[in-house]
Amino acid sequence: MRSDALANREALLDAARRVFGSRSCGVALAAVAEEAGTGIATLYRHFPTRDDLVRSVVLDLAERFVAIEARYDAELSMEPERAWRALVHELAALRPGALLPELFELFAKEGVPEYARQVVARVNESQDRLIERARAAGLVRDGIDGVAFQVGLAAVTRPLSEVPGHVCAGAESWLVDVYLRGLRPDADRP
Amino acid sequence: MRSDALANREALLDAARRVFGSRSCGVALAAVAEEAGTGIATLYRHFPTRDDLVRSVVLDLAERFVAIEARYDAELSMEPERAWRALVHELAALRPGALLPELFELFAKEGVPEYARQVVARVNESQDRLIERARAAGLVRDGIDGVAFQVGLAAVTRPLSEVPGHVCAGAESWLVDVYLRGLRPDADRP
DNA sequence: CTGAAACGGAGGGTTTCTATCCGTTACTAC
DNA sequence: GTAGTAACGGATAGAAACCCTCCGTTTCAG
Repeated sequence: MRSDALANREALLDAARRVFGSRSCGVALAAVAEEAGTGIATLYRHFPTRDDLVRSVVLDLAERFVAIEARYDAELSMEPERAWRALVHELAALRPGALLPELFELFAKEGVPEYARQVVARVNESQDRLIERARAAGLVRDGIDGVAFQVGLAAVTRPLSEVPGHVCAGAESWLVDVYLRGLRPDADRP
Repeated sequence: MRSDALANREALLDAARRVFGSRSCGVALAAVAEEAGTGIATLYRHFPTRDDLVRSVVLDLAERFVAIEARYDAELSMEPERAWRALVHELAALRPGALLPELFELFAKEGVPEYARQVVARVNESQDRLIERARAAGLVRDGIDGVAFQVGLAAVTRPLSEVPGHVCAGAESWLVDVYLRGLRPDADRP
């Protein structure tokens, strides 16, 4: 693969993650190409259909999730509270909100390649292990599993509106902190 | 106004609140008419432009908010904790998530009638008083005002996706509870 | 019962998005 | 350095979705 082609592919994936995350997965593909600084034809050359692009973005995001979680592995043992907070803020900064429904939708269809299923299985596993550790450290209450955590994270990072130049961007940091507090077990009432 | 016209108007407002809330404010107006069980022409007769409809829905929602808050006025003094939780769940059940951006957007434009501004001012006032009471009862921590509460409530009741028959409807009740916990002051660390 | 107000939905007109084509650019291998 | 080819860009045809009006039919109220 030629070097410029590879760089464009990366730029497109990045742009798609940003645009999908801040507006919606239904935006015009021209907006993605513009954000990436490429022509529309280049987008179609790398991702022939919209599903190809969305699926690639979802998989890319899943791999980033796993990487972030792996990076905090040691710190989670030493300083659980600080690490947990920093970790969740990093996940939130990727703005996965708009992509969660696509995850459900895409993998409900047929023709999903095997390696994609493996990536998703891996992120689920990683997530479950993570929540279990946070629970053990007293940072997450019983009854929250990996999927629930994911849904909640999507809720607080979901774009507020698909209108481009909108006032409220969503995914504000204080909201993530409220979410983190909300996940904790009750100190006063067991 | 003829009785059937009035009934249709109400049905359209109700339908619009449901459809906007569960999908997005950008849905085709035909979907709203269908949900209301009327023809598309009836919708246009009552609400000549999309903005007319959205503005009416927003105002209707604001009035429902004020009404709900008024209804809990006494109970909030007697049983703050239970009342606060029930109240917020009732507000969440109206699924205001998708409408908050529209509120900002519509009232940023010109030509908003005076009575509409009054309704919005009233709901803001009501909201602020409410948060203040919850704060006094130790149910909400410092630093959360009416607008922040509103944004958070929007986040947890926002539709997950604009795709019609989607898996995840959002606004799940457990998420509202997580939000309520997240708003509380820290018991362990002051 | 009669007149007028309201209704329904088909369809034309317009906007928006998709996806391809082909002349131009720029990387790589020799 | 140059030739060959892979990749690029943007204009644009074609398709889809949506808006909103028109007019024949229905329903309310006096």
